[in-house]
Amino acid sequence: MAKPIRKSVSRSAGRGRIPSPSLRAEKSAARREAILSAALDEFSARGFAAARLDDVAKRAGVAKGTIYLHFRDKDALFQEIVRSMMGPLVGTLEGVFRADIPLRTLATQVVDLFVREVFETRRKDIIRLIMTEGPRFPKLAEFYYREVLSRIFVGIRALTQRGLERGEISHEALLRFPQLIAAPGLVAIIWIGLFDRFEPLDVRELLRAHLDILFDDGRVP
Amino acid sequence: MAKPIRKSVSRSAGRGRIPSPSLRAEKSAARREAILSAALDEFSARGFAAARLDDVAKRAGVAKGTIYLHFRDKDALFQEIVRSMMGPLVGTLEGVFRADIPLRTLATQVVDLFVREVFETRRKDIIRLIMTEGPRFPKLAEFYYREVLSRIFVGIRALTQRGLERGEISHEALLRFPQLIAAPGLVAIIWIGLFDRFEPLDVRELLRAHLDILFDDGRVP
Amino acid sequence: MAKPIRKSVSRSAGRGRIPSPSLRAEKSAARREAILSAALDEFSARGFAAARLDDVAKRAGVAKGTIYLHFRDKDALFQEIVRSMMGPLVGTLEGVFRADIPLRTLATQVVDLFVREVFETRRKDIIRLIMTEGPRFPKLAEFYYREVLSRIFVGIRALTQRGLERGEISHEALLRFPQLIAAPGLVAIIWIGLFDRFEPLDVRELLRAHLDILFDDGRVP
Amino acid sequence: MAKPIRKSVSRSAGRGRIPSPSLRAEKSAARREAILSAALDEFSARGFAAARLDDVAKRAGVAKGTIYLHFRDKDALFQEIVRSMMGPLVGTLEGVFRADIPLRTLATQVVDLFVREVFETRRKDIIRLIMTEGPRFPKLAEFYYREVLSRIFVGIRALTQRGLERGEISHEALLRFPQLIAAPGLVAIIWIGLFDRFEPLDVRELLRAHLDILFDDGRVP
DNA sequence: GATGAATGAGGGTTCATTCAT
DNA sequence: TATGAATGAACCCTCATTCAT
Repeated sequence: MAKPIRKSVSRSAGRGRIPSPSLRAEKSAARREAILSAALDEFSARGFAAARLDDVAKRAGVAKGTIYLHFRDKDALFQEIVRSMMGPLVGTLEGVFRADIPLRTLATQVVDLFVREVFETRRKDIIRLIMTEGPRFPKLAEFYYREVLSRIFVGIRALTQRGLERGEISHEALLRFPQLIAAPGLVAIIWIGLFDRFEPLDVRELLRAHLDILFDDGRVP
Repeated sequence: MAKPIRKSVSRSAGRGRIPSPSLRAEKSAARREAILSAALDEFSARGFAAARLDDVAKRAGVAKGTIYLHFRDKDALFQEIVRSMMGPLVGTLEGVFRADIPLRTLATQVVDLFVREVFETRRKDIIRLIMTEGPRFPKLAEFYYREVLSRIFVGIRALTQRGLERGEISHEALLRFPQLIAAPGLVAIIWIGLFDRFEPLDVRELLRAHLDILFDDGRVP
Repeated sequence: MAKPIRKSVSRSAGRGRIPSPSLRAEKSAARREAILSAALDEFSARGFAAARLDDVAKRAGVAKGTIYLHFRDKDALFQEIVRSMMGPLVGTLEGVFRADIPLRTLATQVVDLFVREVFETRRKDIIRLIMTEGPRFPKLAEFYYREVLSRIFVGIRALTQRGLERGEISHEALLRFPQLIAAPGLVAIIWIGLFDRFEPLDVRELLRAHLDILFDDGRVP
Repeated sequence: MAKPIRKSVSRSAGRGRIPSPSLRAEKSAARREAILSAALDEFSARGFAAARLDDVAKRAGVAKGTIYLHFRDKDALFQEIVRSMMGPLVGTLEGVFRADIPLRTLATQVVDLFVREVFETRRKDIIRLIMTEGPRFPKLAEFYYREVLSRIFVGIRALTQRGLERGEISHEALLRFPQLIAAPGLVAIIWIGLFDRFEPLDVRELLRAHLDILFDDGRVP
């Protein structure tokens, strides 16, 4: 008798509301997130091959076997990190791209968004991991190209086109090489990871300087 | 000195021919080069952690133990690859930087040099490896920063300064962020490795377009 | 006793219907049988060590934990398969042995019984499992010897004795080695499992030929 | 100086003869044999799936990794045991089969050979393993059928044919079912492994009694 | 020096068993 | 009772490193 009572107590935990539809599922989802998060940390710190699932489990506060309840294997875990954390960003970015405001303003907003949502979060680590491990994960590279890069490039090209038409920007080559627009962002990620201790880099300033060049502002007379 | 002598003595003992005293040293140096080359291939293809010294040895045509006659361990081998292959390039680059020709011409030469000496050689793989494995090799990153990057940046800054003074270039920000000049080159290396099969990239054209932007050429009216 | 009552109370609490008091027990027994059956399949297909309780549960349509409500552990489950499926056969066989009919006729009936009740059922898989896994399950081997083999051998020896006395059979050695009588049956089980695809074996014919030899029939003149 | 001397001493170990052509190869072959022998012990004792390569290595006096220098994996090790130990026996047996002596004499020799070369050696364990693990190793079963069984059966059938023609034997069914001739040998192997402690079996006597029946000797009048 | 067999620590993965729900 | 997520010990296999030859 004590048992069922204890159970229902622990379930609805003193609240007058309906018991959580599935405490189990909630905890399971939380574990899954913890594993993803821990794995990102470990993969970032040591690289995919050198990261130990033992450490991932320890960091996530679960047993090693638990990882395999949520992910088929180490590869799948890695790919899922990228999928789950980069996917949402694209939608946000596409939303920003759609705003009908002056290109210069929009570009500055994108820079801020990049700094805030990528640089100051662990997404920068994911991007670094993609650059780092991509060659060994063709499917991951494909996913990233298809779901992230190509969609961002579509947006960039559309904006560039609009900017050219409206006279807000003057370099046609940017239509062919949207990489030129994104390059400093990626290089900043690399720089921070490798050389920041020797020569710190102010990423926001770097990106703004890049905009100045693209928009042909801030020139010496 | 004692070493080679002792060797040749023990080798030619009793025979009438005098082996070239450096024959041993030559063969040894050749082996060393073969190992470095093979290791670069393997590290590039699989990443540092996943590369097997067994494969390196096989590819180099030596026994596994021989690697340890030339390099303390796997780490040292990796670091030596970077050291031995990137060092020479800097001198060449510094030479080009020193030429007193119009900046635009010089920049174009540097682009060509980059394409020829980096992109079309295995140096691009080394640069990729530095980006890829650097975080796990602080000493390597430091070497690369000190011996390669900082020296190149000194040159770039000097040229930028000169260009600004002579009115050949107009963005002062480039003095603070030489990364902006180099960024497309690095991004090209990454792109080729990850996404070229989805969307091929003409690196030379990309870099020239970049120069157009930096020098403010090729604008629509 | 308290247990089922408490259960049915908690289950039908507040409803007007009185559940059959044995409904629970019936379902439980059915589950137990399902688990035994599924386990036999899995053990037969993969061997004891390689069989997974996960698969057993799946095949039985129960959860993994349910297995442990019926069997202490994997070992107990295995032993129970043998106990529950081989026990009944012995009684049947002993009944046949008791029939006072010509030995040749009786032997033919036993062959048919063996083919029908062992070879064409999963009992042949159990016998195979005993041969296969017996060395690792001393208690099982003991059970099988005590409850099955020795009782069958008692019957065989009695029949042999009778046959010798009545002149129906002439090899006294069969008294000392009843194994000689059973051997082809066992070998047939092994053969079917291992070599049937290379050289199919007609088990009934094999056993009948064996009887011909034992009874000294079917000789060339 | 001490080194080379010590080496050559240990190599030719005080003998005046040429040094062993390859001490390395010898030791390697010895290790391989040790591993095969240890693996047979472990597989016999625990079954293939439950045997641990760790234990095999320990028993063989080598490191775990050494096993993998000689065998691709656990499966290959197992298959090699069978191949290397059963192969030679067939040749011997075929030799005996070819002897042109009275069938009864030859059969008795075969029984003795079986007892001596199979029953009193670890070959009986291998045969048990084949029966035990065969279903999970189709290739092994095929090898065994092709290289061992079918060749033995060819011999048995030839002898049976000859025996029938010469009136040494009178059961034609043995041509169709050579299994009937071999059955007691296999059953003996099974019996010893499972039930010998309850009811010891004199294998030689069993097999001789079997011959009496086949040759229709030893009958009560 | 050169070899490559041998080593053994280490890591990914599996799966019997437990236990909170 | 029944469930199935969670556990963690165990095991196969790899590979950097050593060392006798």
